Amino acid sequence: MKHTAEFLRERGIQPSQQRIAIYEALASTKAHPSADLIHGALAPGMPTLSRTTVYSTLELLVERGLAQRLALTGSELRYDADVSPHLHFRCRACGSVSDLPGQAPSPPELPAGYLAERVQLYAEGLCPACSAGLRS
Amino acid sequence: MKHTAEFLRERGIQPSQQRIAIYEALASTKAHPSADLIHGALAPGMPTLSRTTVYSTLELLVERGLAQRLALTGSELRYDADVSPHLHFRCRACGSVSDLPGQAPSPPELPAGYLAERVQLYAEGLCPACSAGLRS
DNA sequence: TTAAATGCAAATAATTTGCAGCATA
DNA sequence: TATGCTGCAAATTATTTGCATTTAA
Repeated sequence: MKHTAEFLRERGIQPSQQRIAIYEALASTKAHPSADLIHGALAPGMPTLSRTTVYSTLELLVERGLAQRLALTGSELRYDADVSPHLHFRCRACGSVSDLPGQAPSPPELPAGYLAERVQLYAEGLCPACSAGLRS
Repeated sequence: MKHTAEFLRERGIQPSQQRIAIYEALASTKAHPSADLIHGALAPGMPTLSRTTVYSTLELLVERGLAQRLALTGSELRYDADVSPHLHFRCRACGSVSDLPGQAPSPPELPAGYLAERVQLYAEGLCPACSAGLRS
């Protein structure tokens, strides 16, 4: 898409076919996908796309402020193209990660000397679908 | 230590030599160590202690509410024997994780249907030592 | 004596690295 | 043409699993 190419170029990222596809895949979902999920989603249409490229592109997006990286489990990184401060909820039953509506947390006062570059708040528990399942 | 043994037993954990040592190692540090770090710290005095035991004991402590698990980077889990709600700060330069003084943020209002079991807030940036280093 | 805890080794999963080929400014 | 992007394969790191042995109620 022409639009995405410009968008990337404006932020100092050389737009390649792969980078455009990866950014669009990330931006068009609310699922907070991992690198592997994005690779799996794009692979059918881009058979030669390598995981390496997906990993490095996602890191590049984070560096340039176009995505945020979420470390919610110890075992995989998830990404979100929505970089506005907002809350995440991870369901321990189904593993889904969702955005929570409502206001972002007020960043806490930090003691002198600390330079916070980003603040993340997340809650873990059961999502509506899974907690409903338990009751039935 | 006799004291720790009782403490564990009261929470339904069979106190073994290994479990006592692991819990004491975790409780006596503010470093938010990973399983491997704890293993490394105890290994000199307990040459047969296996990583497997450290991993499973830490998970047991989390289940029983005696420790919390921190997923701050995508690549490793860190543990904290302080289970009171408090803030964590991770320095992106030196990788250290520290507790932040001050009260934890009030848990946000969750939409109906969500059952939050734990809420974590953490900030990432530069710690006092590392930000001082940049200035000099 | 019997169930639970431990420890070794091998397996797994996500991610990173080295390097050669390719594409594009 | 020269720089940077891509992709394969191999390496690395944290963690988990299978299973036999040991420990302790």
